[in-house]
Amino acid sequence: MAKEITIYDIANQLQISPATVSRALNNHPAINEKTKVLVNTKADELGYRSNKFASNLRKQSTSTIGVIVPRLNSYIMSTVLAGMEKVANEEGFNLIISQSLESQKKEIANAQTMFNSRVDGLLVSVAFDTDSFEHFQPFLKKKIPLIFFDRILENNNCPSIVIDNTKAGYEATNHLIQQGRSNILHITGNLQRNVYADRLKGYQQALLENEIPFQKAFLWETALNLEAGKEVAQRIKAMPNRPDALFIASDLCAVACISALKEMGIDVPNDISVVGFNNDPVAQVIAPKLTTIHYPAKEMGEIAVKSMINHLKGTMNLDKTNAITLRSELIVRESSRIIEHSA
Amino acid sequence: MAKEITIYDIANQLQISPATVSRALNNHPAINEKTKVLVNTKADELGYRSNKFASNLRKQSTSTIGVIVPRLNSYIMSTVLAGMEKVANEEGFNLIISQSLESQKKEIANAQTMFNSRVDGLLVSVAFDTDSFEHFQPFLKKKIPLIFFDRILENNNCPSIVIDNTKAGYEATNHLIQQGRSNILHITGNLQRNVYADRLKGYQQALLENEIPFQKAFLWETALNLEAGKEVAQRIKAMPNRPDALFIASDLCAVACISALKEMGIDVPNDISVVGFNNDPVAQVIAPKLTTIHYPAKEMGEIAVKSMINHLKGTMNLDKTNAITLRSELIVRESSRIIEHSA
DNA sequence: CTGAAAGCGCTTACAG
DNA sequence: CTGAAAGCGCTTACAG
Repeated sequence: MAKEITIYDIANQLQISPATVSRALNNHPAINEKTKVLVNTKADELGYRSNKFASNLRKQSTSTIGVIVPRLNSYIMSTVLAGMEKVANEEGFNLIISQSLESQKKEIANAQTMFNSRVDGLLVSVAFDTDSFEHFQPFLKKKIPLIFFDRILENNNCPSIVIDNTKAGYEATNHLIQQGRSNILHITGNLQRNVYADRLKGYQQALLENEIPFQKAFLWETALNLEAGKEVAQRIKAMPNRPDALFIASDLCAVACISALKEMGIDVPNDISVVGFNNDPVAQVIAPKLTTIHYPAKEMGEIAVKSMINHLKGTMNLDKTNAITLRSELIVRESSRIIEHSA
Repeated sequence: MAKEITIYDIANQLQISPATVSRALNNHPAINEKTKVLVNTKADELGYRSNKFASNLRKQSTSTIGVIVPRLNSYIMSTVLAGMEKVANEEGFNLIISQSLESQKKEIANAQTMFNSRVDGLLVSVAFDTDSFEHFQPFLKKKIPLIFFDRILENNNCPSIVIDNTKAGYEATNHLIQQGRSNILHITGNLQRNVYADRLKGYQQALLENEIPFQKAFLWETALNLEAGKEVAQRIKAMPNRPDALFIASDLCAVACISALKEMGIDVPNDISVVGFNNDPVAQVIAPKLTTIHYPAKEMGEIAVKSMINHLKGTMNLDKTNAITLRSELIVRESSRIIEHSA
């Protein structure tokens, strides 16, 4: 078991050349079917496993796709990655995953590592504070395909895979207005990022259409995490004129906020209605259940990897593709359904 | 930019041999410091990047660690992976991650892929239904180190990284008993898995010490997910003699169960107290806040990779290590604090 | 401290 | 349909 079997061992035993063995193993069209069967049988018999390093070295490609995400341990990102892994695994590609921890500095280091690891392609969702495309230039120069997903960087000719955040933001806000709300506070993340900027656009558009003036004081930029949710509740409590609704761009933050509001004796949805974002499982297990936007995270991961592999294989050229937009959906639950008081 | 720089280019420009360049780049002790500086400066100047495939092919090692988890998108696993990625990244190792989706069959295929990718080491948390060690034998035969974490397979001489699940189960149950509970239902996962079997042991031990008889009817094996939590609530509602407490081996399941119980008009903690497991962020944002066991997921990931790398580098030999046990902790919150009714 | 040379295991242009 | 040969870019035992 100690010695590794190579194509030379197979060639020797079969009295054919290593070249033929290599071709047979790779299902080359010019090779006789009988030879292929012979070679594959012998390979199995000897316990042969292809040496990817020799093959990569020779072919100058790696069958590896790099992925950089802000963090691994968020509902959205771990679900996107689950989708990515599924497709990559099926297609015989490996994934190298790294996280920027929301810091451009670490993202730059990660991009560097991916470059040195010679990934065949790179999938990126950028950090909160990324404001430069510089660290991705080496990939373009080497014609290594680069696809952005979810949090994208614009104006760089790279395809992106996203949902229509503007539409989703519009639907969330419009829903609240339809429920009779007009003082709608919008809690969001770093507005440099498309996902948050676009949701804000949708929010503003819905206000405009309903002739509700947009107030800067009703737009709060936060870290959008659990702690931020609690702080938001504190700040709301201290307001002389409280909002009657919240549109929060992340479920976990929304849920933390609702929990804190309830502790303060503020009723959701009757005093304040809330709409979140993502359709995190947590949205279904709190009371009241959270109205939210369903985010197709798993599908996004699957499509990102599938597109990358098709592009690498030449099945589908991405050079002219600007964006692939997936469908999101408003899911109405109790947190925004105002109960009419009769009698 | 098209052509890749190699050590030969550096050697030519500096009029030294490629062997010296290679040694200088790898900081070989026998090389003159001045030469090292010269080589490194030139390498930077030319934009040299080492070719890992050539290097791996030659060295017969990969600086890659394989990870197989049941699923990527659970709080615990994505947090473990975040810890793993952090350390691997710092140490210059790559991670290849794949998920078994709780199926032994897929786990076998993944192990195969890892083997063919020639990972230097493998970290595994097994699927619900894994009942064989067969698919890991090839690694042992090739002396590729294998470490289990969280969900481990026993009796195979591989080191494991775990928490003391028995102790945690004991503490959770004992806490409920201290609160005056005695009809404690235990909701768990597949008992073939150490994590669930051990928590059950702890549960039984606490009952025994407090002279409460263990009843098989009070032990429910479920998928431990959100849906299972809802079903558990339904089943409890239908019971003629309801339990006065639940010890549920996963927070997400516990939270879904509490949510459903509340909808049925059953009060938590007064009618039924609940203790979960993991300290998922969701535990803090529901009402009542969930008492749970804090699981050191990030630390587990960090230690797993760190141990693997130290072993590979020869800094620390794992052959004699049986298990590394991390500290877990009971966190008491409202879901198990019974409010005394005065007057 | 440095160099010459072999070899890691594959793939593929060229030839037949 | 098959083979001989070169070469991908590195590392290291051996020699000096």
